[in-house]
Amino acid sequence: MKNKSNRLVTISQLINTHEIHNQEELLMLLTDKGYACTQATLSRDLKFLKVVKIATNDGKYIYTTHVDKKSVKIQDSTSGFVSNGFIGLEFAQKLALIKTVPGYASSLAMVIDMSEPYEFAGTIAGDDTILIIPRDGTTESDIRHRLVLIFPELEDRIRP
Amino acid sequence: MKNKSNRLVTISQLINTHEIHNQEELLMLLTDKGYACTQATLSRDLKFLKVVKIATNDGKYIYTTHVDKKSVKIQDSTSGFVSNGFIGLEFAQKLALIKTVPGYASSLAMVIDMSEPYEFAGTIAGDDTILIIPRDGTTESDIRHRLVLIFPELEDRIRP
DNA sequence: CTTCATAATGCATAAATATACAATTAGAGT
DNA sequence: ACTCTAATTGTATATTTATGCATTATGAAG
Repeated sequence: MKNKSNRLVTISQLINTHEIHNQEELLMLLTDKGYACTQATLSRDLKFLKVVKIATNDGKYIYTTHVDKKSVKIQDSTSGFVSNGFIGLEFAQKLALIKTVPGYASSLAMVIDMSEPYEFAGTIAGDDTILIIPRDGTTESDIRHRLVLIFPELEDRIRP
Repeated sequence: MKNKSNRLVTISQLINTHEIHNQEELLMLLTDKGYACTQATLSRDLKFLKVVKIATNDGKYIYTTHVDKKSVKIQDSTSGFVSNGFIGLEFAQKLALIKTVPGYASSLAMVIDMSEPYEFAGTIAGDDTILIIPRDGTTESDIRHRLVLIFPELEDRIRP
């Protein structure tokens, strides 16, 4: 149709400027802007634009545009091996510290980072120590749980 | 359930290593791995993990993890600046964390250190994370302000 | 202008996904 | 152990999204 590309541009703009929860909402906004189409067309448009629907922190879903993750893909089968360097877990000042055999910290930290644990705002690895900065509100128990998930074989040494 | 977090980790891994077109497919893969649940649970898990379904170039949809646009845009227009590599700023436990593209943390941290910012007691750089330890009494706003002074071109991404 | 090919769209419906509700379970505290 | 609370899950279903098919529109070529 004559309007298609205009509509696509408008859809992009609407998505960048509004919290749109479903295609029906988008349809109404488009109608307000003078575009007439059906939900079926929107579905196709969103497919074309590679728009995605993502959960928000307040329990809803909104549409947004997507950027590919540039992630280093490393096989997780190594995690059992890497955890060999683990020595111990300690807590201080609301931070968690993992002691490792010298040289093992960065590889262990990488395994942790790869799982992108929600509870950790970030990790910093030295040579034989990993510093884990938990997100505010995260408890020691939360941290131990998360680490057990990543290194099941270390459960005994992570659990209090 | 004891299995939930394990399942979440497994789901993440499956999504990173397989082309999964719908929740039913994911369900089968999980079943193969020994997890038993229903589509309803998967829907909730994917919501929790902020997994998105995105159109592929061959006309299908696959699940993938999402990275926010703001976090990834590394424009060529900033390539002349040392701030290249900056991904995002976060606060946790009274500390500031700067996420960078892997390998960029130390050079960025060096720029920060060179300006000897009074508000920072010190910085520690890993591979893709810089930890900033603020002096006592420094607020989040102070930190943002200082960082804008050091990296004016990142103002938009440093300001809350 | 007519014909053909292609693209765009709507309709109806299939397919996929989300969720209200109830039941169950895990943990924390006593 | 017992109680309480919050978390987890399945069932059934509502909601949302995708698409097969038919129709219409667009544009190119004769």
